[in-house]
Amino acid sequence: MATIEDVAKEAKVSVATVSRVLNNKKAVKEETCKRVYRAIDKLSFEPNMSARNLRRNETRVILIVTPNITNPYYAHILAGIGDCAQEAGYSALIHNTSGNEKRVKAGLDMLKKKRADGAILFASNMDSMWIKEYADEYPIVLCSEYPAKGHVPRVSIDNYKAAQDVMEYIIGMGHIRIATISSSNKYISTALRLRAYKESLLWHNIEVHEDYIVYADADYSFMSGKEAATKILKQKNRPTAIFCISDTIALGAITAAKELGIDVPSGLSVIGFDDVDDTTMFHPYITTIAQPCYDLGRQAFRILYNCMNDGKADEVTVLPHKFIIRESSGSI
Amino acid sequence: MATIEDVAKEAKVSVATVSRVLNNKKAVKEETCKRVYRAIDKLSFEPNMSARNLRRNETRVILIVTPNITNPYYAHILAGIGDCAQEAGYSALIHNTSGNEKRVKAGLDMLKKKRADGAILFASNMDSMWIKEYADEYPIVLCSEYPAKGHVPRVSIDNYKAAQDVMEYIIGMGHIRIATISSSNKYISTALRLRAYKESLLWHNIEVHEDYIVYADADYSFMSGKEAATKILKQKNRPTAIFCISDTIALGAITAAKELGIDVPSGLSVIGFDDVDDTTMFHPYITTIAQPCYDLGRQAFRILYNCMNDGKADEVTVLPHKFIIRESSGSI
DNA sequence: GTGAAAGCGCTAACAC
DNA sequence: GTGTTAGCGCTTTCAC
Repeated sequence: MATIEDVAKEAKVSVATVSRVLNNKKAVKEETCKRVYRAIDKLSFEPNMSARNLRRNETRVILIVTPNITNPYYAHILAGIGDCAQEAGYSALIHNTSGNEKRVKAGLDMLKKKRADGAILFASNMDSMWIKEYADEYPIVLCSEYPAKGHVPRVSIDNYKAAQDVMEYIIGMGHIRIATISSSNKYISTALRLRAYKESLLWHNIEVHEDYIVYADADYSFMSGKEAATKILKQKNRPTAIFCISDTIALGAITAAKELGIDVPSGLSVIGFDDVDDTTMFHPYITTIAQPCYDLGRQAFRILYNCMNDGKADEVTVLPHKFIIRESSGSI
Repeated sequence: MATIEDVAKEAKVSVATVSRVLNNKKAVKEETCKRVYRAIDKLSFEPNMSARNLRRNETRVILIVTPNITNPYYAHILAGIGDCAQEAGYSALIHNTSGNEKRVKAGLDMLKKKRADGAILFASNMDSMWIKEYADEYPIVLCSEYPAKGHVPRVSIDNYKAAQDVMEYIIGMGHIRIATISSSNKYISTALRLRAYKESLLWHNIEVHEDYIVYADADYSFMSGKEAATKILKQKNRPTAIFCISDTIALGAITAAKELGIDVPSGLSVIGFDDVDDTTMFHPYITTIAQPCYDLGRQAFRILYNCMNDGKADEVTVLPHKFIIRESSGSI
């Protein structure tokens, strides 16, 4: 493995000059420059990143802390981060936590160890106030989820507004008996959507019926969605619409309805959220809120980049969602 | 940020001793050891990885080169690699290529730059012989796909045998008119499965009918599967079984059949491959070959680990697949 | 059992 | 425009 010194010797210049060429400093004569490049090619030299990082005190690596890459929602965001990072000359270190808070902290310790310059965190709980401490010391950006208090740079959609859009639509279609399938996790998105559900109902003078609020798995599984929907639909005074916290849950709800002999949408409207799972593979295509996942990822990186370089440390970006009406919903 | 020197001062020992403690070298008196630990805690010191890496000439980072994290098949393998790597004290750098060969090479240059100690490659084409050159110089493991010639350490299932299992089953169920939806990519898995399709037919004295071989997208999209199946099913002498190269394609084929009024499985048997996509969300549940994705990932890391440490450089691991008969197939 | 010191490969301040 | 040199923070001989 050739070093900068080998290149210097080969090109008959000093290491400083090679370094200058490597870093595109202008103060090098064209002629010298060429000689250096020739030497670099000949030895097929590549700068040693550990040495450069040590000297520069940076790594050009960002850390992504995620509970589960297997989740397509995260995967799409990751794609956005990855592309954007690559364009900016950064690499992405993936740290899987399986939702374990200790492993989240272990991941963030990589910042201390200088394994990465900054981090993007997925899936933080509403009550994870300790994140603030890390964020005060290192560049950290929260993606989609964030603690209820304490300003940490972040990017997400407006979950309240999105859920409100859904509710306005459902109510506007004449539905009165409206249920929701929420989740037993501790995400702020969950809390916000549920709050919008309740407040929209109240706003329209529709009573909030506790039997109409059911909780699925923390990870939005198809089966738990199906079970939750079954529970809802077996009530004597069953609802005519269900607002689901995710598409997979909505898929489960539609399946449950089918098994109970209820037609969607004529007998039941089902609305999903995210638009990442197979919303348009099978009929009825699902009415849902589309999140700009890829862009969420790009913005997350952009904000992190600013934190790492300018030191701006309190940016909050809210990206627009899109309400897509398809086949699984209709008027009563 | 505290350095090893700060710790040394605080503990009133030399940096060498701190280093010894850090690396669990036994030659340190218990008493001294404790003092050092106390100093480390007090200063909340974490060793600087760039410095350590430079000195040790290693990074404890592995590189994962993938065309697309969004693909659940890769995502599951990635989960296996990630978990296994974390257990062994390694971090995973993800490098997305979007299938672009230049970006694959750019990724592998990170090995030269000492950004990572070794790499796991996904989705290499059958004809990418250049991989061998890299593999001769750096620890590289191929996952699932590999060049047709040249020994590079790798892990995969036996695609030929798996496809053969499927064909034996289909033929055993009495089917004669059997079609296949292959793909227009250059993967060895594709070639092997297609070869097994043809040779199984031949073996049973069934003529290979070119109209029964149709090619879907390189990335196995649902739509291209549906289109391919439609083309197959509109033939006058249409087949009674279709062997699909992926589950998503199989899902497309089932949808196509439904639209043409053909019942699955009574009018048409459909078999998939991979068992990662939604094979059991909707009826008919799909008969398919299950790949041990997570384990593929774990093994890939294990092999890479050996390459990086022992230098064993030609391990080929073949993991068992599982043929799962569900609802989308039956006797004629 | 512990310390002094060399050096991993690079960048950047300073000299010329 | 180019060279000399001092470190970045760590590990690892080699002394003692």
